[in-house]
Amino acid sequence: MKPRITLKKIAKEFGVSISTVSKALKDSHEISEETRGKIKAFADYYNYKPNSLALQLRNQKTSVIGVIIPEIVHHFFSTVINGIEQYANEKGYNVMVCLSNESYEKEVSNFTVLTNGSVDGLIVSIARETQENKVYKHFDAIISDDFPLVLFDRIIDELKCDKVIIDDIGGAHKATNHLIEIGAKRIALITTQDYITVGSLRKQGYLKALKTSGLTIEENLIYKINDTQDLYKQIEKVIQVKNPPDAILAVNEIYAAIALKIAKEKGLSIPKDIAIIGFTSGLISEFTDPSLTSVVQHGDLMGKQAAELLINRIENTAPSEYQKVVISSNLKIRKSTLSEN
Amino acid sequence: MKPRITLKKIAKEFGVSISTVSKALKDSHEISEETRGKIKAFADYYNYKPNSLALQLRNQKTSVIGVIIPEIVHHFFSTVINGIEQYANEKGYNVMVCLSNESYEKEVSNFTVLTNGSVDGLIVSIARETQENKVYKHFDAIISDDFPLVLFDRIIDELKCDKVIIDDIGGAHKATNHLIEIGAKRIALITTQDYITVGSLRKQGYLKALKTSGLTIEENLIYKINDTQDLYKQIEKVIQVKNPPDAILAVNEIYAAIALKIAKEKGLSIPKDIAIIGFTSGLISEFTDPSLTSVVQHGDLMGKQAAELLINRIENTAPSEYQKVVISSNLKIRKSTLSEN
DNA sequence: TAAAGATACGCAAACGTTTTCGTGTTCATA
DNA sequence: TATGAACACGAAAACGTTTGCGTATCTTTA
Repeated sequence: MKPRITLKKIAKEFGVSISTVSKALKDSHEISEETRGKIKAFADYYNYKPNSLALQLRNQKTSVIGVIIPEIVHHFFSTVINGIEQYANEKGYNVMVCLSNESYEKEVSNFTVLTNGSVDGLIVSIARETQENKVYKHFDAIISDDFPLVLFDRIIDELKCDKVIIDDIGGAHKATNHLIEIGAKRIALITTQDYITVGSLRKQGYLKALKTSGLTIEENLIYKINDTQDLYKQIEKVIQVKNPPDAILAVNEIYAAIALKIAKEKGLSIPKDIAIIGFTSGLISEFTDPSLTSVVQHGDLMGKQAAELLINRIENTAPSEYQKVVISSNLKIRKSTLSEN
Repeated sequence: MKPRITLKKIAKEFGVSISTVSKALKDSHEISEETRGKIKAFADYYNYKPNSLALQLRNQKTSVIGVIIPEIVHHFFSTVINGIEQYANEKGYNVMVCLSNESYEKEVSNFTVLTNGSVDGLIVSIARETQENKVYKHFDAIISDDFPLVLFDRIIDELKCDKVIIDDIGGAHKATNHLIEIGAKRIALITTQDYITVGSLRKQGYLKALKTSGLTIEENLIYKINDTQDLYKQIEKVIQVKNPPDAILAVNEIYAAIALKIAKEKGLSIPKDIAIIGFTSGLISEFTDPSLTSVVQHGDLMGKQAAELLINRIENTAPSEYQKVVISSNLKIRKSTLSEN
């Protein structure tokens, strides 16, 4: 790569000082019209642009936001990034994305790389492994330094920082109520392991709805899926029992789509024999047959909110108390819960 | 945010020079054991880490790769980013993602921001608008400066730089042949506008297969979709004709899924009445009913390749001629082309 | 005891910028 | 003709780091 042109080189070319060049390019009245003209023409011709590293160092500001997420090949996370990027861009920030791949170690290494001056703040959704082992010490340093930080979706309640979450309890509550309204009596829940916060929150919403409706809670209707094992086999057990449930609430789109597929294979009619709802912001629900009713998650909005909180924190326009923003979710009713009469 | 600790502050604390501190922290034998110990303990206690901006400026290297893509909420692009990130990380690079949102203007602004010293190289897939208007002048400056650049998927043939593409012709060819083998005679093609390179390449593969099989090419079986208008209405026209095709090749997953949905609504049986194949690397194809046969695109691999080419270019380990890597695609046969006898 | 060598550190340049403050020249005014 | 302002530019510090080279002090050796 050819070396880029610098103020120093331009200065040398005209036998003037670096400051003269700098001022000339900024149209300073301190520099004579003549000198200004020459310098600007030359700089223009050689396509001069200030080196942003030098500027960042001088201004002690990078205008870059770091984002650490568990994975990117996941519709929800990519909508969040989209939201972050849109808002950040409006405010003149760029986005640096790092993946933890659900690994604690990688998350920590991302932390160290990003907090060494290359970004002005951090937006994080925590890796599964980190949540499982509950080791949060990599947060200590940056929190005690008041480094701008926003957690989203998978958060840690104890940490002192801004947070954005989906109204998981409310979403699951609405979904479960909807199932009850269309006549379901025995609603199975397909959820994650307990340490995934969103899974356990959605379970709370589910339980709450059952209680207020006076339905009995059957522990054996709650299935905790292990994401590292075969999903089909695990979900098959929900349906292939002597007394199958008459409705299913799944905490994500994939679980729901698999359940639907299996139910159809077993000859069940949906929603007549069994109604199904998933959580999602993905595309699958639209194209299954029947299409899947689902709790819509508004990842874009979540990203926007997270970026807004962060930038306010960076620019010191935030209130001193940390905020917890809850993004409400709504039910998109499709055919998997819609009787055709 | 609290100000970070620097060499200067440590130096002041012990009344030594900055260089002494720097050397001590690097375990230089030039510094006495005693001084080294004190300084390292202090630095450790205050969690000193070298400011990466300063290092980047000094070393004239950021170890950051810039990526500009049309959108991120798109399974294909997110797999590519995933591939880029994995490989880049292994090699000690970080990834900065920018979105053009299919807009020429935003693409240009991303260019200017990223080529000002904040990244060592650029991986780009071109915005729709840019392809439509064929204005490539924002590439001129960086190409004549030999700035490391890799184009992928949506490329520009004339530009002198490394490129990675899917074997679009071959993929479409294989898919079309497969349709012919299962007995299709009148194969419709649902493709994009001509200026989208991947669309026109896939069309070439389609035409080639028809020719070599001796089937007649019917221009009115080729439908060019406009992405900014209602997809359903446009695709409906493919099926709702007096003499519908007996097979459909769609150049992406969404088109295929919509075609499938419409065909079912019209009472057609798939694949008996009409067989369907899509291009994809998404999740939808798996969960439609019947599941969709599709050309698998290996976005991860594409990203890895792009990152590899770029990093070789950055580190000057690449051959001087520019390379064009073709990622071969393969057919994943599912039920939309599988007669059940 | 003088010369040579080892030890332990500091200086300063370099990366590329911005900006405050100074300074030499020119011109007009009293 | 001396004084002051206006004009046009330069010096230097600052951001934080690394590193080659210089140097003062101490120790060893002949």
